[in-house]
Amino acid sequence: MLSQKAKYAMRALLYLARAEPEVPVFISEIADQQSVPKKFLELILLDLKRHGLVHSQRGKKGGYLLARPPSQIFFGQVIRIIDGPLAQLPCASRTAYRRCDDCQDEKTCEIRKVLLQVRDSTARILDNTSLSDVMTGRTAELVAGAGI
Amino acid sequence: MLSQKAKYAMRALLYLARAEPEVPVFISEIADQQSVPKKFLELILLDLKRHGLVHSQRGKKGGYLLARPPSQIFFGQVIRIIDGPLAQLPCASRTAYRRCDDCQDEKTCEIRKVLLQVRDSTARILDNTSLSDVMTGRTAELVAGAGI
DNA sequence: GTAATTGTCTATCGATTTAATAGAGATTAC
DNA sequence: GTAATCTCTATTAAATCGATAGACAATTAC
Repeated sequence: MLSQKAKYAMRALLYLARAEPEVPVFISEIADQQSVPKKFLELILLDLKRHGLVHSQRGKKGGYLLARPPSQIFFGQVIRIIDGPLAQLPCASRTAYRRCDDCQDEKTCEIRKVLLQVRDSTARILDNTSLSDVMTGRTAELVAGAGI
Repeated sequence: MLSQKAKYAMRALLYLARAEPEVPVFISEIADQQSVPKKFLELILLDLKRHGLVHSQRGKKGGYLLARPPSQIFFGQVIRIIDGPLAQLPCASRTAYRRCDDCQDEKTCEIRKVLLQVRDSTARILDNTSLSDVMTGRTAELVAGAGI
């Protein structure tokens, strides 16, 4: 399940992507417009900032802006930052692999094999879909059709 | 994330799939062999039984057996029974659709669009991979390559 | 028919995670 | 220096997860 937090993060980033470039946007504005609890959104944006997706400015004319063009911010990145690895099991993750505690033999584990496929097909979509892709209706399905 | 419970369920079903057909297997045997807490496994098997994946027999010669051939039991079914819908959001589910509480306009929701694709590619794998598929090394990747 | 063995069912528990809130602190514009 | 903003740490209430306990029901063996 995608967490509420990740949903809020995506909504905030999409809001910033539609805003005028280079002009900081208040947290309170995003919170109001996207119906996200302001205090909660503060934590989320801070997290995104620490991971380099957004920049911030303090003080009276402060606010947040995207750190890169919307075409360079992908669903996969955002979800990994907020919710962790895309894989359904630690042992099926490629960016944050961790052995299962109770796994008898990883080499032959059928569950892992299947979930690796699921993680790969999920990542193929989420890591190839940017903010601008969804804003312009360019879906990863088209991308996939193009031969990725 | 796949729950521990769903992992146990898959392990139990794979164990039954390898056992001699038509002969009931004790819960305690599965629990011992697969290192699953017995009391916990009872609940899981009961759940699988209620959904028609396994049969059970009470009394001294009791135990559990598969209700259908291993080629007719799919990962997707099992995971849905234990963990719920495959989709990452209720509004992106096809078997258990539910509107998001805080969704402004579902028709234009970019998050939903992307997660629908993720759910479809996930379901394509999990609903086409059976117990016997993974036991014989026939992966859904091969299936996909075959043109599904 | 009764004891032993197995599955069935309901309730509960402790730990963790999730979504959110509170409030003090740091920075900037004016 | 004051008002507005972002920053940071702590806390909370509710839900979920993994597991356990114990009474009950069915079947078999003797």
